[in-house]
Amino acid sequence: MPEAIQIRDEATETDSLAPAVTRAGAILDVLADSAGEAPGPSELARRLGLPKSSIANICNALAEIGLVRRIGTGFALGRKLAELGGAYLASIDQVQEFYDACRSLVTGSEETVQLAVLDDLEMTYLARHDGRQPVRLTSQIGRRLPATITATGKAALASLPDAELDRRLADVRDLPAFTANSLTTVAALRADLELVRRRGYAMDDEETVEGVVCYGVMIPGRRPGEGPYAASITLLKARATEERVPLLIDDLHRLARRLSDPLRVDQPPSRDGTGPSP
Amino acid sequence: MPEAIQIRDEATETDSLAPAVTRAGAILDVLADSAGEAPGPSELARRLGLPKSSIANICNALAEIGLVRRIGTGFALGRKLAELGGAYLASIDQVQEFYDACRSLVTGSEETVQLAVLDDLEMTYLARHDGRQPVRLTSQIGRRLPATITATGKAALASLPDAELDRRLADVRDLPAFTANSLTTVAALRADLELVRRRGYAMDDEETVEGVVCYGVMIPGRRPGEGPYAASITLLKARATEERVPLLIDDLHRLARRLSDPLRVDQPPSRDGTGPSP
DNA sequence: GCCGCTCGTCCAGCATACTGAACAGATGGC
DNA sequence: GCCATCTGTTCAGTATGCTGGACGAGCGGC
Repeated sequence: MPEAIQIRDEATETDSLAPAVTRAGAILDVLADSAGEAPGPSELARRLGLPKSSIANICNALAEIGLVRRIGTGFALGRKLAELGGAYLASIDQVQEFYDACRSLVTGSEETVQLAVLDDLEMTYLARHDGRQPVRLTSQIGRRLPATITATGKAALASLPDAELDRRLADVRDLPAFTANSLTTVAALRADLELVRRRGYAMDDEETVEGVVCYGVMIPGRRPGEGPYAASITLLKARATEERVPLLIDDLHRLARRLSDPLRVDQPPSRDGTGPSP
Repeated sequence: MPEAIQIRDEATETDSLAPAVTRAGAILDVLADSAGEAPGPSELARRLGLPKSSIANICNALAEIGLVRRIGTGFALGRKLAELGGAYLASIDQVQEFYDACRSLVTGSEETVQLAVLDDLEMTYLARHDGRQPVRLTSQIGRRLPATITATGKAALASLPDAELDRRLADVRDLPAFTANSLTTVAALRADLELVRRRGYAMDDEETVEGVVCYGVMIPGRRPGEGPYAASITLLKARATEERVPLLIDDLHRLARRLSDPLRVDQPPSRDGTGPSP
């Protein structure tokens, strides 16, 4: 099947000064997409359009440091990624406080609350608080979703300066759509972002999953250069009643205030603020 | 301060065929250990005993693929690690089933249950079920702990063939100790492992944290070459009563049976077995 | 405000990691 | 049982990534 040789042009191969590292990143991306496949050097070389022996050398080095593991003759993601991923999450103060803060939310503690960070036009989900609801529709930690159809994403995008927003939307024509409600045009997105700015929170009205709504607020980064964060509450549309939603919005703003700047918020003078416990 | 130049000899620099990748792994390790520091190329070069310009090139490549991010002029772990770490965890069937299985445990669902994988003589924690207990002493996902003082580790070690066990303990003199109860000699460990084999479960009796006990059972890997997994239940020693512990052990064995081989276990004929829900 | 320190970046030359083809083993099909 | 085709691995030659030193910028201090 000669047509299957779809060389992933990998346009960003703008000769880096450490090509082996750049290629290692491409290999990890491919392995992340092909779960349960364990592709070997040949398969990887075909998908990436790179020399086979080069791939083999890099894979062996990756296996030695634990970033990938050998499955028979092929490769899969390795356990050091769990270690480093955990270390990355632990290095973000907002993630640490998120878990404690969620538990003390009045209404929101029963729902699914998530924390994500904006990266270009995508959100990476960093933390999740599982409420009592049996909804299993929440995305796993580390998952990426388009910012344009999620409450977290729209809350984060709305916080950007207009110039920065223009830059990111410059060469974008169609937005990715997951449901019939997904915003598909830049114009519709801009109008929605303006609404977000005015009312102070974002809403995903069945734009990601049918029957599910999300409310989101922005959380600023603490260090310069850190993309804006955002928190959201996810619930079945049937549960989003006129009396519950305002309470959830309040909880989100409370959460955002606490995660924004720990010094400015009322916090217990004691060393530990895990809330009420017997 | 000339004495601070502690070159991390990094003995395993047995010239790999892709040295840039091996060094990238070393850089990630250093960054994982130095949270909130954001060391620059010079600092990294000093700690690793490697040329400064080489480190700078590799760091730039790592930043381009998102494995590290720039903090001012220095570097820290990047958000792609959360993505890849999540993908790694999602690729392990046991992790997926662990979360569902824990919720249906009779007694154990109220306690802290963890899943870990053995790697040489250390355990990497992959998943955690938070019970109702307010104990905050559980380790985060991705954390590594010595196998010799944890219930998960001893359960996993006890499952190894004697020859393999001998190999791993060959050049080990003193075991790492966290508390006064930690096993410190290979002889004491071997005796404990024999006990684990006879009674079918492992116990960490305040060997990791004072006042906290753990019970652990082994969970075999499904694919060849996968290190053994193990599940554990953590609780305050005061809660480990004579009536609760046998129930918890039963739950652990149930959990192990379900995670061992999904085909051999009674499972609902429907597509989804998330247990009782209204 | 000047100096000494250390930072991150740049550049030329050499050693070396990458390339491409040939190799041997495993596998499936007519 | 044989061939065709795949796999992963090996090897020599060369392009090229790595090295060490030099450069300019940014601080902190007697």
